[in-house]
Amino acid sequence: MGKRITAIRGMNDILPSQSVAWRHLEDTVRNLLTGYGYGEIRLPIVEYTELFKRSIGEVTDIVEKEMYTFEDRNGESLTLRPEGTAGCVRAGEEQGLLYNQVQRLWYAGPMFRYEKPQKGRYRQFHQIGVETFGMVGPDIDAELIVLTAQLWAALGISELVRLQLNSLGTSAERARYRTDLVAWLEQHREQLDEDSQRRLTSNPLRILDSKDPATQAILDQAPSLADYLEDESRTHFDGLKAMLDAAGVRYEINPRLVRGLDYYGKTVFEWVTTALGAQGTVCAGGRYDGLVEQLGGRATPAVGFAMGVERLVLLLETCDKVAHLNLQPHAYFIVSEGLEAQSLAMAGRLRAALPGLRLTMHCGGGKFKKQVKKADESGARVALILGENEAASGELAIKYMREDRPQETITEAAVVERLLALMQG
RNA sequence: GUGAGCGUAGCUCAAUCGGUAGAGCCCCGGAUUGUGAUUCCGGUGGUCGUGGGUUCGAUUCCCAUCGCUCACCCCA
Repeated sequence: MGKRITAIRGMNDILPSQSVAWRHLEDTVRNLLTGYGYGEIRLPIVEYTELFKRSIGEVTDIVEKEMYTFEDRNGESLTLRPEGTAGCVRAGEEQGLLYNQVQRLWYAGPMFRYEKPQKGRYRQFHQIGVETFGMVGPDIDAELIVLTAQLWAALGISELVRLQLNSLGTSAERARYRTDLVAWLEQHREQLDEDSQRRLTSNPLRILDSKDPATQAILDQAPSLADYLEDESRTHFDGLKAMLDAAGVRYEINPRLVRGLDYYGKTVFEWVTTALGAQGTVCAGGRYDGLVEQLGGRATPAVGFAMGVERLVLLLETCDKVAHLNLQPHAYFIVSEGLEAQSLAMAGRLRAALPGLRLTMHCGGGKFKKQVKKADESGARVALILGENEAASGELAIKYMREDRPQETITEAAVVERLLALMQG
């Protein structure tokens, strides 16, 4: 007996019972984005490794230890995308979508990071990403956030998520702040947790979102990034806040919110929940005005965000927002031995007459009683019965499984009428 | 990468202070040969995660290993 082949660690099968929720989420997002004038872009899952190194940042954890990188047959280093923005920018630039233009794009699909799996964190996970290009003002930042807020409302999870907001300023402002922050933290180096001490040289801003209480206590006294923002950054941030206020979107300013990818500047935001354990960020993004240029294009302002599909599905499940999604068949066709061909032909006519009809054929034989039970278990509203009696009279029996209503034996045309009424009700 | 908890039937879980395992659900058949509740009867199904050690004997004790889960970390 051969060794059993399993799925790769952290890469999950999405079963039919779960995919209903996935589709509900995807459909809702797609409709919303279409309504806002966003176009879907479909991107490769594999890109040159260099793309991610140059965009995400060489010293980030993602690039340093989480990428699925391999050589293809001619020796080039390729990487399974760990996030979507880099590929989207690459495509936009390569296809001439960005120069002197305004773009609103979205994409969906799997991302890959070599991390230890836990709740809400997987090695293959799925994001729906939204990226916009060519717009400098805070109005587009606000549009993106309002759009997400509306999405939570549409999904019925508004009360489970909170919006955290911050401005990282320009890279010059951040650089000045970084210097002062490091100088200040150096004085308290001993009290910092181990990871934060290491970040003092590699990525000091990430110290801000350390979970270590001692480190946080020290940060309470540390210089604040907000004080380093100059007019333009501050005006941008104030403008965004004013628009969110006007739109009725509630937010919390979190001066410690930094984000893990290097390309962010000015606006950053995160929608977080406490309902999911340690992985509480459900949607996050920000402005990355420098990235396009950094990847070789003309300087182009850009803002975007990505949401984690698994996490949102978990949220939908925890608050039971998916139970009502009804994909059960309208009808279950009970077939008698010897009448299979006739039944199939009739089912075909019903399907043709009723687009959208969900009709399950009973296949594989079995006793009448068993088939009725299967019809019940399928969740079908009615069972259609073609047995010898019905076949003899050229009719079909319709049995109502969910309501107190007598079974009828009627013509095929009448069955179409009944099913139509049922589908519309 | 670090830590903790857990791996027994398809699923959810028992049990054995070491004497080779049991229930519920599911599935199949019957009571009920064309009508889904419930009930009753019967049946299928386990290399007790894997490898090694101790032992007359290991699912049980020990070691290792793999897997899962959660947390650290990281992030969607």
